[in-house]
Amino acid sequence: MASQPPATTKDKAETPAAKPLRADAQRNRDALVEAAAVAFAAHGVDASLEEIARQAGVGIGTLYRHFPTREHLVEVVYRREVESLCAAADELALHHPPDIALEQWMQRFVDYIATKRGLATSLRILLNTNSTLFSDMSGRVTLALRQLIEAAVADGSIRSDVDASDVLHALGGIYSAPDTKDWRDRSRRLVSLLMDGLRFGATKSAKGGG
Amino acid sequence: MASQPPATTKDKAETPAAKPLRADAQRNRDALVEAAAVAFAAHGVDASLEEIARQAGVGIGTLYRHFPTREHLVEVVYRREVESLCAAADELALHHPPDIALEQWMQRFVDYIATKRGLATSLRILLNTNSTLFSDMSGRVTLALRQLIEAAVADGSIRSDVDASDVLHALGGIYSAPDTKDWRDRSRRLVSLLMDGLRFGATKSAKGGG
DNA sequence: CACTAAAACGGAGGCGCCTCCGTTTATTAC
DNA sequence: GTAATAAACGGAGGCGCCTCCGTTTTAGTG
Repeated sequence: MASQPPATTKDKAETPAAKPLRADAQRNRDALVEAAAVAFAAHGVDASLEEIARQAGVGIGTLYRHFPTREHLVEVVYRREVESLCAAADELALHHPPDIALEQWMQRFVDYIATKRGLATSLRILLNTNSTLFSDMSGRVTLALRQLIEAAVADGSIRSDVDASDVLHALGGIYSAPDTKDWRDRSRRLVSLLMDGLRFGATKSAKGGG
Repeated sequence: MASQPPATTKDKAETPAAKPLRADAQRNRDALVEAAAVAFAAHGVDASLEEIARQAGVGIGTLYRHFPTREHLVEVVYRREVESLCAAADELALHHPPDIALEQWMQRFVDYIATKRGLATSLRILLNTNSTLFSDMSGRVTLALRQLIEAAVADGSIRSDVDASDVLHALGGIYSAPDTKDWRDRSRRLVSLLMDGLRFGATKSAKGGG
């Protein structure tokens, strides 16, 4: 392990209130992250940083000041996207019955993974390098998933003997079986299948069809 | 794949089905490998390819024609060096008593590893990617080592209940314990210690004794 | 020897990476 | 409001990567 920089004025607590960024700086930073998200989705993690800066309407120097390495930028984008995936859970829970919310969220999860498949290798490396990132993110996903599941269980629309990590584990199969043309379809079928399994033996035998 | 150039008058035993390189091409290729060896030793595997070409007195285009990727070049250099390490075994065997030859070879092995330590991570990646390379190279090293050992055993200067892979395994400890200032010294001591162990219980108890 | 086709050369050019530093801007103090 | 100061900006510049293609060299043939 490399030696940590000793805690000086800058104490690395979790993100909140770390440092009050100057208004313009914050604006530029946001624009960079946004542009990076688009670029990474379009061209993979090797997208040109200069193009990202250009797209964000800032100089390349600004990009490098905010994100000293490509990996920093990738990590922030990745975190943001996981965050938004999790936020979608709340959103769905508000507008749908619990089991439907759960199913739709899982489909969304598939979509999310789909956009990331190309980057799998690079992400793998990043996640290995930065093990905090992985546990961090899978923790969050588990949390979001748990709420959906608990609601559905409480509602009686799915069986009660499963928990978030079970389902996440089942979804894990999506990572595998790489690169086939019909990956997307198979994954969606997997989710449907999983849902059927979850509904089987539920106290309330509802058909959530559609 | 297009059809291979038919094996005609010149079939090289060493390189199967390789094409006879034009004289100037061969010359340039050799110069490149030589320059690359120097550069990699001096600046690590990230050494500038343009600088290597410059040093070899050829254009960058020539470098890329011979070695389409950096990894190709690294691999060739690595192979060459292992080759020369193995060749040293024969050389030493000719000019020294078997046990001395063995000991000196092991010291040389240490020196060889020493130059490679900085590159450890990059090499690790390369060796993982290209698994043939690793088994290939460790096979060769084992072979060289075996000859030294068998000669020493036959000569009675070391004990007879060890073989090449035992010793190689013992030397394996050299890879570990990274980065200390006294790494080199400790490694050399490890070799001496190992030699003592090998001499212990030999039929011929001391040099000059018989 | 001259001639030719194939092989090899080499470097310009286009792009991306990253650093450095003079200029601009937000914030704070008065 | 103005001034002072720290923070942030941005892009030129230097270097490296890699490709592409016009030029040169070699090996073969009569």
